[in-house]
Amino acid sequence: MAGDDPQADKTKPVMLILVGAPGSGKTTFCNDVMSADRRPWVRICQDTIANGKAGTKQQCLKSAAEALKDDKSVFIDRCNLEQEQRADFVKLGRTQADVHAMVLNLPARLCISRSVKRTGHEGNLQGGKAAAVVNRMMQKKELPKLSEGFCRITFCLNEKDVKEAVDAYIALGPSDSLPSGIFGQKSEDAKVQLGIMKFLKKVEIPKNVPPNENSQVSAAKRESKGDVSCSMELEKGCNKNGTAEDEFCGKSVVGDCSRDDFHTLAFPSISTSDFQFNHEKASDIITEVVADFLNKVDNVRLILVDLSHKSRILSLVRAKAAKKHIDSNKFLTHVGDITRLHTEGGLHCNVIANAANWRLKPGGGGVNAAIFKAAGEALEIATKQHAETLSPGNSVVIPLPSNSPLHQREGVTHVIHVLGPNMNPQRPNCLNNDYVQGGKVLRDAYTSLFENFASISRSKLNQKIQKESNRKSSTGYSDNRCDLAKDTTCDHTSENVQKAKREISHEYEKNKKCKGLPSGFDSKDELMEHDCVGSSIRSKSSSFSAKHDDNRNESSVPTSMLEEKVHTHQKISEESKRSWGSWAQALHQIAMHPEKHKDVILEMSDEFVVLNDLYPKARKHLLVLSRASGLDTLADARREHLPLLKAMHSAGLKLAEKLYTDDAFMMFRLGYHSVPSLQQLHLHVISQDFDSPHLKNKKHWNSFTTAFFRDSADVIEEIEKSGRATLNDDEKLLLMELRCHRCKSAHPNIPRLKSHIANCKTSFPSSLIQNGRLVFASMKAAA
DNA sequence: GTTCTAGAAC
DNA sequence: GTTCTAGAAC
Repeated sequence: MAGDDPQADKTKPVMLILVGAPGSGKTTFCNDVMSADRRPWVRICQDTIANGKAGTKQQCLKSAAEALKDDKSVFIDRCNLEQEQRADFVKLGRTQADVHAMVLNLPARLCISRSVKRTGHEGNLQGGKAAAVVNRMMQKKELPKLSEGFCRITFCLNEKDVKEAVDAYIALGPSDSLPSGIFGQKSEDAKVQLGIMKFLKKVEIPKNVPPNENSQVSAAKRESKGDVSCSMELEKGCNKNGTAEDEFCGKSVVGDCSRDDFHTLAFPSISTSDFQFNHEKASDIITEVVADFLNKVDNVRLILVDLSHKSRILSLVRAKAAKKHIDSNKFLTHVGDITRLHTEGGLHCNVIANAANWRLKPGGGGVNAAIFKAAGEALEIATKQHAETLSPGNSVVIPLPSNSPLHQREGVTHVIHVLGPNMNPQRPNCLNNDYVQGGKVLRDAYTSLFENFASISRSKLNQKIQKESNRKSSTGYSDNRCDLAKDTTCDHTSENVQKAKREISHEYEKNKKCKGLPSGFDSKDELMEHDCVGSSIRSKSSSFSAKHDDNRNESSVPTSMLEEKVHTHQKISEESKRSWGSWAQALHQIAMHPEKHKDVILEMSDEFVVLNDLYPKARKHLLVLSRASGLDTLADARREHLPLLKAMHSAGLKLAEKLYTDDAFMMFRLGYHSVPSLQQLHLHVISQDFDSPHLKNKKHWNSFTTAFFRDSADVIEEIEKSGRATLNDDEKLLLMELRCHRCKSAHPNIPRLKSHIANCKTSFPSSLIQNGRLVFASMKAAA
């Protein structure tokens, strides 16, 4: 079995892929190492592979595979300057070998002069032609990265470096291995190497290699027995302990994290440091919550980070994660500085968690101080914009502005502040050894953290999906649509449209006959056409009628937004399709005759149109209006409408992204009113600032902030499961007391509420964070 | 959906 | 006296 046979460990071969222009000395390098004859090496050279003549890449791959099968180490002696040229070799090698790169990044001048001088070169690249070829190749050069699947990369910039590298590989006996990481880069890259060396500090200088002043290329031998204190992912990258981990070689976190479709959260252990939470108990909770989360969510990776090799929490978690068979591709531990995961650890973690304090202030030492320091003022400002305090068991996402050093240097796009329970009597709110409560709070903290992370990840994935769907559907769009994806000024455009609409509206408001003007209802003709005087009668009761099944299970009604469960006794309605007042048909008219409303339509497809809400209840408030005939409200939606609902949802997400403005970390919700006032199914895409003069009364507020508002994601899920959406259509919902949608505080009237929400920075309730209900619109800044 | 306004609340 | 709500009309 994997890892059981120490002999097998000893013979694990190396695939060394040389990277360098003609004349850089690749062949010489191979010959020098092979001359020492300390392990069986085979040199695969494309220039000679076909019976001494130039062959194909396939032939090289075949020969390499055969050599590896015989447990021989191989040199891939071809230029390999571009990633694509190396990829197949890496793929082949990493299943059975440690894949290294040797970059002979010598000055082009030197390579050219060697090429020009040489005679009888295998590749027949001689004379004056060489200069042009070398120059061209150098231009296309892509230096190898760990993320390609290498577990070790050595850069040689001059002949001295080459000599040292040769010595390192000469010293590599059959049972030796070289440490993982990047070696030999100068200037800023030196840090990379340092970091790697730091967390691989158990390396030893191998026998037969004299100590070298350039430790970067000094060969080192890793302890062959499980070096638990080493960073797991890199350790695994080249571990010799068996095939299960061999699988992992070259497929390190580094590689996967850098892929667009993979999102990685690095997080410190919460509460186990200064807050003195019992490590044994904490490790149980971490593994439990992690396992649960990873069962639910794909395309994400979690990395628990601690500074010390001696970290007890890391070893406990590692052991428990292994016991629980948590996928080691998705959950890893790492020893290192969470603020230098990329530069020192070679890891790409787009999201990091911070063990914050309740005031969300910098300082205090530990991870919190380090992250605030590394992220600079940008994080402080962004944090203040988002939340002022945090309660234990909660977390809050802060999109990290692109001017933050942590963003620029480490590629971190979001910091999630988390607050766990405090067990330290020296600190505020100590739980006095109450591990029942403490355990709950810690579990909540991790759950909140991971859910927040997932919502970021979802947004990113949605972007991708939308890009695809845009490509597919763009041909179906009308000519007059405003392509938000292309036009960054479109925001203004749509506002202009709206402004124009308001002006039109204003004109008609002068006409006492038509006081109200529904959203998007614009031309005079249209108004007249639809009988402003009112041909149909709408009673109060009919405005709340809905043709949905009243017998649904009330227990399934989500009440997360409510302080108390509201019953539906006051529901009026039911039996027949409601009648719509003339003013209530405006959206319907637009949907049925979009060609007559080109001036308000921002975007159009066969399935829906997008327009600004004429009376926006927030800074950004748009409608994605279904064009399906007969689909008046959410109550009418059935399984057959799922493709439409999903397309509308996707359009809504796209809008949320495009509507991002620099001065606000805008968050959106996408959803439907349980009982809409206007005919024709329409999805609200509304920013959560609710900063608008049009938000005037209790009904406005409650229709967007109570369970009356049905999140699109939930609606889709419910229809998928049960064939219809749950409607929370109790009138009481709209008459409820006015409560802040963030901190849930109650306010006596709308003006007071509005002045409160203008300043409330409390993080959004976790119920909104779940299931992607809250959409982050600042991804553009983060990208 | 909005507007208007009487009268309640402060 | 002023602010705010809620019902009615559209």
